[in-house]
Amino acid sequence: MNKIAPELIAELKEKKEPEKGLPPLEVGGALVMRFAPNPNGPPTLGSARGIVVNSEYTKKYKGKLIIRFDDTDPATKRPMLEAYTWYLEDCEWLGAKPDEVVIASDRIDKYYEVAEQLIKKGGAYVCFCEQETFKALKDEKKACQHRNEKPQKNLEFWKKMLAGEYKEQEAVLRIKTDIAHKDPAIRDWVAFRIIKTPHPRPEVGGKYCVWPLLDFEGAVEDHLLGTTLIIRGKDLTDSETRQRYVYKYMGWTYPETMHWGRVQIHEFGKLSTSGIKKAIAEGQYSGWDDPRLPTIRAIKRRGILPEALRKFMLDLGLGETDISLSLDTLYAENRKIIDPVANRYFFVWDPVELEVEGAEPKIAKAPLHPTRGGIREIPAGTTVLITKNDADSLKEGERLRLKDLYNIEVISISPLQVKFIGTDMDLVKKEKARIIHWAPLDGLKVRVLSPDREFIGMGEHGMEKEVDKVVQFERFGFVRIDSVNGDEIVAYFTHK
RNA sequence: GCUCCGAUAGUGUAGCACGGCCAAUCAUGUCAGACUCUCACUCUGACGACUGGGGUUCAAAUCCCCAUCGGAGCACCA
Repeated sequence: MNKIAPELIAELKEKKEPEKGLPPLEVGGALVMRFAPNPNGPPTLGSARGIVVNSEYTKKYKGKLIIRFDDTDPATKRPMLEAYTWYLEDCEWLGAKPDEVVIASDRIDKYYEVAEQLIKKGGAYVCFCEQETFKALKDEKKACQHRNEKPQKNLEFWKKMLAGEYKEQEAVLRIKTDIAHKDPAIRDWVAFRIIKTPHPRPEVGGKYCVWPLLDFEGAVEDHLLGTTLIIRGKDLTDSETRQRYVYKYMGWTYPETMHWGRVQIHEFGKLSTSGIKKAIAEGQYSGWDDPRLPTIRAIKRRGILPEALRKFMLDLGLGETDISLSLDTLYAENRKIIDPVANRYFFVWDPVELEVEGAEPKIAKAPLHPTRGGIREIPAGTTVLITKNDADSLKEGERLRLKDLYNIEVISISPLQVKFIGTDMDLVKKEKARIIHWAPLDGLKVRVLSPDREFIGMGEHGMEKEVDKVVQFERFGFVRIDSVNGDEIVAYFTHK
């Protein structure tokens, strides 16, 4: 068979193992994609999906990846200056360095030009209706009095808008669509509104008082940037219908589009950027990289590797269904990468002193890693520390082993008394004795920050050399050594 | 109210464009066991799904209709 029709075999194999993750794309010419966040906070796990998927496609099809900051709302969703840098940092960390960076607030004049052309073509008009008035008319498929104004007149109004002659709320520029469109979401939408709050970027500041809305800014940018494929959340599906009016007036070609559903993560629930911002200000979180937050910065700090996060996001595919997922899969992905390389250490949380009768001081020799080799030496006195959990579970007469050290027998529970009974591994092999871990009395103070709680305890020496690395605290879980302050180690819990 | 969209195991996904090879893929999870001086890793096994009802057809997860459930938009937010 192999000789007669090797291509059939190849085809069979291909069918057996379909490409995981993203569906293949039919790319005609060059592929240009963009990721377009509003930098009003740092990138989150949700942003990561956009960054990863866009970058994966542009990598795969040798396309161009653009990051475009849609920062055209200086008031309601006001951009944060630091966030521009954070996005670029996090993109790079995720292996998605953009080929081009565009900031919308730098390009307002370009949007004005298009607006002017649209007005001249009769595709846009200045509307002075109050919001409620317009909505009432719109719901009845009725045009307002401003809709039929001559382009010449509209141009005049527009210039006045730009000159700052109107107050906020007084006038907007609307795109003329179909006032009787069966979908009310499409009828004559707002393209520009007046905002007198200065933009946070010093380069822009109070330069403009007329700002485009996302649908307009995005429409113009996607044309200017030559975007060929847009992938975005399904909350923006209607944007396409709206934006197509602009494209039609201008004679442009609309990009291909794909949409995905909303992602909710069990561990984080519903957290909005503005909600988090408030909570940080109130001191509920230590900052944007607090381990309880779903930001990329926090995930990074906790020791999740970018490869794991990429794989996790890619495996979600591109469904339009809303998904609700747990981070377990991400952790499993990360563990696969980390387990073979992470060194092992003892860390005793909620420590309890254990004096071992009849023991001699000894230097324990434990493997740095169960299969990779390497030895760590831990000097143990006659008193060691064990975790309260283990201490509480001891039974009178129980014989057990302190890992990599020696065997003990419990004489009494209260007061807790144990005695040395040898070093023979047979105790474990034959009696199936429990093995518990321990820490030396003169170890390092360790604080572990996890999303649920903070662990304080003692760890063995050596881990202070692992700053910024992920290690495993045996019988505890993986942890990223974050910093060393004097004799105290701060670690972030990664996962079990 | 109007308009769109979606529905495969606990979770996420493959299969659906071109119906049969699907008593349905892979991953994660849970449980059990093996290995192991960690409750980690690895290995083995088990568990577990086509939302419901009609229709078309020799044949439906796949095509059509209805119902149900879920989501999104109808902002001078992104």
